[in-house]
Amino acid sequence: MHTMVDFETQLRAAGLRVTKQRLTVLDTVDRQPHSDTASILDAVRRTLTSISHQAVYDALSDLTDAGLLRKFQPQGSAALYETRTGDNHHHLACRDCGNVVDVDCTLQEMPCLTPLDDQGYLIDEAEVIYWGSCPSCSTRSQPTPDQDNQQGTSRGERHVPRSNR
Amino acid sequence: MHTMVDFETQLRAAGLRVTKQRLTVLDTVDRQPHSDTASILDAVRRTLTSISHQAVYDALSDLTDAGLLRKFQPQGSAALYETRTGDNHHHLACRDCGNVVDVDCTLQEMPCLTPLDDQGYLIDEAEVIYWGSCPSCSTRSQPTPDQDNQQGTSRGERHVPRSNR
DNA sequence: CATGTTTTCTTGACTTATTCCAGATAACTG
DNA sequence: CAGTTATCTGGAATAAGTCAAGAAAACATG
Repeated sequence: MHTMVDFETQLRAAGLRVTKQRLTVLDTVDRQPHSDTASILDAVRRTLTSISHQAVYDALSDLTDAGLLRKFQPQGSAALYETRTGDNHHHLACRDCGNVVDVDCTLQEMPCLTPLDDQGYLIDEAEVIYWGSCPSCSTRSQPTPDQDNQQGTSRGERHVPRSNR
Repeated sequence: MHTMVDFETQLRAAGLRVTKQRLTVLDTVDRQPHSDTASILDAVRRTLTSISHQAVYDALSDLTDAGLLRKFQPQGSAALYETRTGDNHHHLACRDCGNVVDVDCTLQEMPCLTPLDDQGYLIDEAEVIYWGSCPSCSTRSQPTPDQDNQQGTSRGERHVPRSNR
C-alpha cells in the first residue's frame, strides 16, 4: 500500500513532474493491480472526470519507464499494470476468466535469471507467467463437487475471458 | 526439421483436413521460427500467391489449438509462432532488436510448473521469457570493445525494434 | 469417379488496443 | 510572477486481429 505523498516523492525522485493525472493513475493502479488500460481509464475518470485517454496512456508509459509501475501482457490480454516493482515476482493467470494473481519467485532472489545457456545474451529479467485454472473456474468445470468455496482471488471485475479460439 | 509428409500426417492425426494452405503455413513457420503473422503471410504468399490473410490467421489458430504450433507473444510484439512444441522450452528476447532465440528449460522436465504457492490454481504451463540484449546489440552499445563477433543468432530479418516508450 | 456433406477459404467490413500530432495548459525555475 | 518546458487535450490514424456470408475444396460414400 502506498500513499499519495509516497507517489509524489517517487515522481520527483524519478525526475517527473507531479501532476494530478499521474498521481491518480498511480493511486488507481495501486488499488487495483493487474488492471488493463481501459479499466484504469474508467477508474481514473471517477476522480478526474475529464482526463483524456492519451494522458492515461502517457502516464502509464512514463511511469513504467521510470520504474514506478510494472507492465506485463499475458497472451490475448491487453497490457496490465501493477505498482509492485523490482521484486521479481511472477504471475499466475487463469485461462478461463483471465484473472491474475501474484506469486513469489520459485527460487530465491533474482534466480531464474540464469538459463542453462544464455547464448551470449545479457539477461536482465526473467518474466514468468504460470497458466492454469483459478479455483472458481476449475471447480465449475471439474466434475469434482468437492470444494464449493468461491475464493476471494477473482474479483470478477473486468478481464474479458479470452476464448481460446 | 520436418517434411511436408510429416505435416500431412500430423494434420490427419489431429483430425484436421489437409490443405495446401495449412501445409504451407506449417512449412513456413518451421523454416522461420519465431515469426509473426505478417511475415508468415508474406512468406506463404511467395508459394501461394493469393492466399487470404484470414486463411493464415485461421490456420495459425487451428494449428495452435491442435498442438502442431506453439504461439507466444513477447511484450510489444505481435504473436509469434514456432513448430517446436511440447518440450517446454523457453525464450530469450532482445529488448533492442526484438530477436528471439530458444533456450532449454533451466531445470529438468516440466519443472518450473511448480511455484512456491499455487494459490489453488491448477497450473498446466509455465511460460518464461528472458529479457536482455543479444550479442550484437550489447556489443554495439557497451563501451567494452572486446568481443567483436557478430553472432549468428540475429538473422536481422523482420522484428521491428520496439521503442520502449 | 460422381455426389453430398462438411470444413476451410475468400472477401471485405469491423473492432480493439495503441500511437501520432498540433495546439492548449499546467509545473517547475529563477 | 513570468518564462520555459513538460504534460495534457482532442481528434485522427495505424496495426493486429476478428466477424460473417457465400464460394470452393476435402473427405466419405455409393
